[in-house]
Amino acid sequence: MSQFWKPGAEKPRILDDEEGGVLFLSSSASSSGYGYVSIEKQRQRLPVYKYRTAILYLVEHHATTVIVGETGSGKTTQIPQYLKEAGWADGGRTIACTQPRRLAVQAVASRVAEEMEVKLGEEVGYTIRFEDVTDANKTRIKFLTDGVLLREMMDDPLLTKYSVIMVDEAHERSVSTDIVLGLLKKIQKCRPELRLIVASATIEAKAMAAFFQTRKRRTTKLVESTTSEESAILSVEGRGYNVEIHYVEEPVSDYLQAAVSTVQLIHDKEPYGDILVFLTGQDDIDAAVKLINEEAPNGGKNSSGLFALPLYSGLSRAEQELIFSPTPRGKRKVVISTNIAETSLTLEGIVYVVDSGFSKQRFYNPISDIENLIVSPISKASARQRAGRAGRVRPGKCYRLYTEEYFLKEMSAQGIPEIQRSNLVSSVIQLKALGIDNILGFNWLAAPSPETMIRALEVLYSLGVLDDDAKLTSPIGFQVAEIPLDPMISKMILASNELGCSEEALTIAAVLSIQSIWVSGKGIQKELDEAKLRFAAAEGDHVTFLNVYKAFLQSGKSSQWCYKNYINYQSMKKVLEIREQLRRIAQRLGIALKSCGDMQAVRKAATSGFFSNACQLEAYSHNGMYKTVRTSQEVYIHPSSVLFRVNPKWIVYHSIVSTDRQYMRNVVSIDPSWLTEVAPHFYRQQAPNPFIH
DNA sequence: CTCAGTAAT
Repeated sequence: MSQFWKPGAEKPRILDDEEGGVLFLSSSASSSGYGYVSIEKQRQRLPVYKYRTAILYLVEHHATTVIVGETGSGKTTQIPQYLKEAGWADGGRTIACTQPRRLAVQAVASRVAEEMEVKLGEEVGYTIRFEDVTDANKTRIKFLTDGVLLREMMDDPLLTKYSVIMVDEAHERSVSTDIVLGLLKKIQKCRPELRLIVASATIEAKAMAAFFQTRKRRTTKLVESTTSEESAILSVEGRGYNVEIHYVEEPVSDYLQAAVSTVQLIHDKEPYGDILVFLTGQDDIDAAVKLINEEAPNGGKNSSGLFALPLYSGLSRAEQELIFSPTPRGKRKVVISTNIAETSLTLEGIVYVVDSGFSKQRFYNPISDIENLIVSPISKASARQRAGRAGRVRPGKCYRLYTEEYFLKEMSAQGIPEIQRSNLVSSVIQLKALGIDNILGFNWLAAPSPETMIRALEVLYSLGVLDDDAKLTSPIGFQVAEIPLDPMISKMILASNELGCSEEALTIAAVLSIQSIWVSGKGIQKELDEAKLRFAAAEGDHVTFLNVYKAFLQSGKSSQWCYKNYINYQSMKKVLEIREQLRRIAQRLGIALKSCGDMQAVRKAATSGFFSNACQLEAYSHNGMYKTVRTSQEVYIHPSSVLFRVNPKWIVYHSIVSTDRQYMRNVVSIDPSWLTEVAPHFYRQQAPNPFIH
């Protein structure tokens, strides 16, 4: 195979499968090396290398190329380099490659810079939120999160600086990926010279290719022309080891117990190698860890050598480090994890996977406007991804706690894309800001329900972000769109400008944007509650956050101080970062930075953003039952709130978590007269609503 | 009386 594909060179062999024009090349097995190998040799050993010519051919001749590549194929690091070598970055143009996660962007960018022997941030750079390691004049290959690409479109709607955009991990179908793909299809119409590569780990390739097809296929053969508007599909094998799949013979009723006994079975019968167990949430995981460690007490001479560790996002730094420390000789590590280990984290040394077949998934109900976390069956795609985690170091085994028949006949192939399970308020305002007027008619890869879209339009209308024609209002709509936050929080910031408390609003906005500022943990509940009391404000959680933030600054941003006060230091660092970004944006929007110390102004600003989340305590309620003003739903203050058991008469909440009850997280007390004051259109009778007739 | 995972010039 020639090292560089040149126009006019013999084109690669194409096997048309009569369905999608799938291209295969016979693969001669690549041997793994021993000892020192040059970077160039390493690159040539990656499975994707055999397809170099084919990929460049397809990109040259097709507006869109869909590449199906398993993990370990090298597609992410190699394809951008091939494109650059073939001249796609000549004349000051840039090749973009998006990822759903920040960590992946950083990791891939530094790997590619290393391979190209250039300094990161020059020829090869990356951009993620809070970090722009690029040089506008020098960067020719740029890695970025798809969320950042979306933001870039606000300044440059046609993304003119990019010659090729590769959207990686498209099978994950994150909200941003779906929106980016829909917008790129639109951009293609105006920029026929733009090339798209959609890289996906699973079969959804055909649906993806069909989506980008701008013209009906004329024949089953690939049409020869300068550029085909048809999309091409290419398949690249991966480099994982074989994973033997085992199913249970009968359905299990208790997957927690089944997981624990499977772990013990593996430990008794199978050779060394660590185990990864997928369960659904913190509770199950902690219980399973306890069961395993009790049945196999470790440390003594008679220890079985089996020890279990939990893994979920809420873990502290120290607990996370345990997971990654190598397993001592003669021991076997069991990591019990949420689906964080499915994509976001890679553990070394895993040989066995136990898959419960479930994960917690978000579901959004546009009628109640509540997002729920529900334990749901995973898709085949997820099941394969989980199994693949066993084959990274040597051939492995995956034990599925469901029957083969269930896998074959009942499990859905792909699962519901996130965009169809989410509140769309943030997405809709982004599309509006990009000039997409007809949200319902947008070319969605998977259209959300009309109810969800209409609900999002209603919320934006009630916030004064959209006018009667569903167009962004000026200036409020455009300002809210500029701020990278939930529109309700952005509205709070805008309102704080007039109320003279923008400094406070920025702090609250930053804290509301992260999971929690408190440390999490089971055994320390009492201590945590006591620590909270030191900062607790009678007005509610928002004011409590201000107290914490102020004290944190006074401590000199000390991690020791955080430790003593049961505050998560990592979270506080994130708060500082987000607040700094918001401060810059606020200044650009002409918001004066003012602090007034008047908590009534602060609560009023919060009400201006969250008036639609107002709740009233039920009269004579002895158990703290509230009803939402908008829909009269039963809700309760979350036990983590400083207002839990305080139960002021009127409150607004930031969000609801739904378990056996609907719990309001982050609440602040208000005066009900503020509701009609800040949102008269919403709280006066029979407010005209242009979206519902 | 409590919480899957990501992400935003």
